[in-house]
Amino acid sequence: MKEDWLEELIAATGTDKRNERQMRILEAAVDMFSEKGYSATSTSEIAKRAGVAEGTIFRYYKTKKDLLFAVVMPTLTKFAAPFFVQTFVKEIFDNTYDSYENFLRTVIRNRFEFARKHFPMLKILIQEVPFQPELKDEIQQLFAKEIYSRFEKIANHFQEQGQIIEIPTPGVLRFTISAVIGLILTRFLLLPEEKWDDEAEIESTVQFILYGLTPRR
Amino acid sequence: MKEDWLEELIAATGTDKRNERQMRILEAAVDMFSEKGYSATSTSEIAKRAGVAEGTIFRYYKTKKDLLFAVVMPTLTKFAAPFFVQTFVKEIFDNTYDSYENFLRTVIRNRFEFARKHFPMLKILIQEVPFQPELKDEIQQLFAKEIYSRFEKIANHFQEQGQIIEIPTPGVLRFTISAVIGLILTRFLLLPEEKWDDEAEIESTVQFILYGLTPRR
Amino acid sequence: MKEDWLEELIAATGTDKRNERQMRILEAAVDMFSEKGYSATSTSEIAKRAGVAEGTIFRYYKTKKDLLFAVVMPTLTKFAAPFFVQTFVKEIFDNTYDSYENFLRTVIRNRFEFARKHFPMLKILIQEVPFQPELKDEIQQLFAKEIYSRFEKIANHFQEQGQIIEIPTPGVLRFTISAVIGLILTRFLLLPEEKWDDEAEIESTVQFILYGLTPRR
Amino acid sequence: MKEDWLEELIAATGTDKRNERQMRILEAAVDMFSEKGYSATSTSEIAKRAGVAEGTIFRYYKTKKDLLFAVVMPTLTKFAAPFFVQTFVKEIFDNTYDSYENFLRTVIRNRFEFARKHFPMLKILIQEVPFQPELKDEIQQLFAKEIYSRFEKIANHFQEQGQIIEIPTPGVLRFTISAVIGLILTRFLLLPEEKWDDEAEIESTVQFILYGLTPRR
DNA sequence: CATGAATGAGTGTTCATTCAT
DNA sequence: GATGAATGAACACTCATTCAT
Repeated sequence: MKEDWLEELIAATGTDKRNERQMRILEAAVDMFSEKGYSATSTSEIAKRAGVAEGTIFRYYKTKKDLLFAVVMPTLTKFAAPFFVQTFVKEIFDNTYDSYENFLRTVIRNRFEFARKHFPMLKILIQEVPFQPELKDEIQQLFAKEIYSRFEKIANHFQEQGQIIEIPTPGVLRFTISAVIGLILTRFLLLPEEKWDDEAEIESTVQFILYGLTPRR
Repeated sequence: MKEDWLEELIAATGTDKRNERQMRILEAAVDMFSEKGYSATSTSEIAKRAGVAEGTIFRYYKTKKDLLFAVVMPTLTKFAAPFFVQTFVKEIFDNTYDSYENFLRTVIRNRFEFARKHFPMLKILIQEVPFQPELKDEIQQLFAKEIYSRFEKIANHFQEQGQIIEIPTPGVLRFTISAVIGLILTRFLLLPEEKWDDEAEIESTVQFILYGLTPRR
Repeated sequence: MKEDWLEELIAATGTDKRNERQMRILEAAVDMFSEKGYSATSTSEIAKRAGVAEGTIFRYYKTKKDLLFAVVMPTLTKFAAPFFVQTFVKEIFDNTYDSYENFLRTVIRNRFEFARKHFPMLKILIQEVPFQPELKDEIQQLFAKEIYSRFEKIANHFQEQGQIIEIPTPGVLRFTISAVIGLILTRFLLLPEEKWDDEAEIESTVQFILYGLTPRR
Repeated sequence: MKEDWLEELIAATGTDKRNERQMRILEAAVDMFSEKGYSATSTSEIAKRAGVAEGTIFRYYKTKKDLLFAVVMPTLTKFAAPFFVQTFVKEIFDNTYDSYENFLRTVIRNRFEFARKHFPMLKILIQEVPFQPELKDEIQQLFAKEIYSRFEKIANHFQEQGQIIEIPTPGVLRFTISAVIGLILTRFLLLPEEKWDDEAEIESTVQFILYGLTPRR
């Protein structure tokens, strides 16, 4: 059960053909890239860990970089997925989320769990974005096209309701994301061995963002 | 003037002896590490860019990793330096900072300018922390010993005054830092080519943190 | 025919799979090590002489030292092999060797031919023993376990018969070996270009040892 | 001037003009060459051990090989020295040595002590002779010119007296030297940690050679 | 004279990639 | 398809030697 995200990953690539070898390669690549970084990981290590011949990797992925993208792109899409779902936006206007607070809480909880599950991949993503322009472009496009516009609608909705302060959407988004990423990195990367009360941390983060965005008296 | 941080760097290493070659090596290393990442940069590239023989690098730095640390450690110290200064803390109690707002504004402005000046090095630092345990340890120690305790005093001071909410200091610190790092990374890494009104962004970040930490009614 | 020992060597390693490349590497290594010494020979020279890529060497032998041992160990075993054979000892008591003289003559002739055939390897062995503790250990073990005890039996046998003097076995062994090695080194290393009557030299060496060990009147 | 070790040699025989630095270098070189072998020793190691700058070595010895010869040649000469001395030969005919036995005992004792004292250098010599043609030539010349002819006289003298067998001088020389070298290498190189009764070993070696060379009945 | 910084060719070893099997 | 042997360029690092100080 613990590796079922892999199945999702492969499913997401379009080829639902469950190729066991391919899966093992991707799995091994995620482990190694996450542990040592992309450049510092050799294809022979990945092959060994995957239990396949080195040549097999290059049958599926022409270059090492292709493998990196194959590993990373599906997760990227999945990470943004909730925002794609039409219902997601609809629910807000349908008063499923009657408040920005509820919206925040739901999204943060959701993304926090996503991070817990996919942290190795998230780590790869964060590490490699600055060095892989295609990755950066992909992310920026994803953000600009899919996430930003939806978030804007939501933000404007609550701004009109007077629930959150009237600052430009990029600011709202940045503050929100910074706080969430700050939580996630502290929790899973910087101090993973500390004892955490995740619910409490999420709640306090929600409150911090909420008050930070509260209209000033 | 644009590279004067380098002089600082070398001064910080203790060798005030201006060794031009050493400087060129460090400069080249920062450039390349920042551009391609530590693992993906070869010592021959650094040598070429520095205009020295490859052997010369190893005269000054026994291993490539030593070079990384030589590049990164002084900046780490400098980054934490403001917090070391006694007067820094004193000023707060002497009402130099009569409010958390003023304190926040001063610190953020200061660190923002530091980031602008040292961004390449900051990038290296962020990239390599997850793969260099010694680096992570150094940072954690620096935090635990030098920064956290001072910040705690300040936070408690303003908590007693009722200016900021009574939540555990680590939370206060994390929210503050997350917002600042979020600003810095967005500004210099993710969207550096955008037109930015830095003053306004800093101010809005200050306000966000401030309200986020305001005691709830 | 001149390089048939190589086949033996590889056969001795257990892999009877005739790998042509591996053979060429070993052949080249023996040539170079023998000619220039282990330290003074570079893996690139070996690769060039073997007609393979340098990387190929390291596919078969993880390190240069591994290659040295791969070259040297089988010969070591072969060198001691005659002493392992049970019949060797038996024959003496079965009066196949009715005298120490006959025994000496047989062994010296035998080892002399071995030396002629394997001299490059013998040279490597002699050169590297002082610098490779593992090699020295291996040889000492081989001596202690396999050679010494058998020789002791033989020596004691002829001592009891009054054919050779009653001095401690190590002495008998040392005198014998010194004379043989002295012959071999003079013949093949120091003055190889001289005209030699090998049979006569062997015979005179046999006689020298024999009389040197004759009981004193 | 590829033969400047000659200067060294001459200096050694005449006024010991070598300054302290030069001596420290030679001493360090002997230590290191003996310990790790010539090729495996770096000039920087020698410099460090000698407590001088690396450049200083090259002021005295143009190349590393020159240093090797400077280290080794004087010892070579010294080793052969006893044979140069006229009185050495004279004494034999003057009945100072009334027997080959006494002659043998004196020489072996003498060379044994020399070996004990200079063993590191002897080791270097033995190791490097096969790879340094100049060294081999020098030794062969030394042998041919200085040692062989004197030894021949002595050998013939005792052959005429009927004390030793009438075989060609090279054989007599080889048997004698083999036994002595065999003793020395076993004693100082192969089993140096064993407990040795040096006097007894020398004596038994003398007897072995003596009887080995005794005229056959 | 002595130094040690500087060099660039060379070291042993690893790498991503290819390709015959 | 899958393999793993083979490659040679690249890697981090060391070397003997030079030369300005």
